Amino acid sequence: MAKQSCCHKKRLRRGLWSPEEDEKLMNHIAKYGHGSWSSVPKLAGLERCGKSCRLRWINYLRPDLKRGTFSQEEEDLIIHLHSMLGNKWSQIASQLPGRTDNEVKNFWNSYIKKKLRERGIDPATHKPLTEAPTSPTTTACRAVFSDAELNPTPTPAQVEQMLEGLKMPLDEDWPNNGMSECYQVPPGPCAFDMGALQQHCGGAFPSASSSSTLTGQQSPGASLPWLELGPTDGGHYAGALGDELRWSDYFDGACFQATTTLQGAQQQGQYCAYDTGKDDDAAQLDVHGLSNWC
DNA sequence: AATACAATCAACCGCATCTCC
DNA sequence: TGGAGATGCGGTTGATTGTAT
Repeated sequence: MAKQSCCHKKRLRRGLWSPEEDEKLMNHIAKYGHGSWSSVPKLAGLERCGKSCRLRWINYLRPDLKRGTFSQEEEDLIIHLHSMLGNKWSQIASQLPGRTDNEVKNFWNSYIKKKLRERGIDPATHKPLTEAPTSPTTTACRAVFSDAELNPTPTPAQVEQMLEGLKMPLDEDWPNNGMSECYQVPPGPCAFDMGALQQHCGGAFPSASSSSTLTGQQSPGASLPWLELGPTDGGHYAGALGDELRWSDYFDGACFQATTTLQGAQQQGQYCAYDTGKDDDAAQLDVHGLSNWC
């Protein structure tokens, strides 16, 4: 007999969530946070397993979700990141504020894969379909970045030094979500040698000046590719957004109001937690987000 | 208008890893 | 140190919706 899931074992409800269930889960998390997911169903009065509640929250109920169609920038970034990370959907999604791994994965499988094939590119290797794969990492990168961009540069120690130079404490009133420090990346040309960082991270990191053959886009002031998705200018941007924030960050202030009432549309309010309204020209990067690359 | 097919996406499954005792 | 439970992740499924015939 086949092994059955936790929901089956406990004879719990499965399938689509009703609006009543959503409301129960929302209300519970708004009041108490999720704490231990395994205890959420019982405390919230739901006949679901904790896993199901967690998934529903992460993929659908979280107020910071962007939803709606993916922008061209997001699409380019997904392709870019996939060429380096492969099917690491959670890592890819962590660089796309308001997007879930499930959403990114679905988008990839239903749309991008097909689009790349139409362009004669193998979505798995990011190489032309006619070429046979060799070394996975190297070939994947070479299909997207030039040889020059993949050239090795400084030692890890030198890279650490560069990153150290960019480190800055977070402002007191900055909603840091547990972070104590950020890297400051000034606008304009890249503030540090991305080639070095690439080397530090195992050679698969794109240089700041790299332009994917698929994207060909770099916005001024965006020293890292995912900065393109942050606030337009002068804003604060914390990578790895989904993992860093907790429910209290949303429910404790006006941000929650903005994101829930305007959910579904792309609007400025979704970034309110990361935009202090200051006129800083520098973007702030989550240290943990950077370390994900290494 | 009815049907078939394709596309999309929410949800589930099972495995790997983490955490706690 | 090992086991159990919790959590996270990627792959897959299946219901729903959209489009073509």
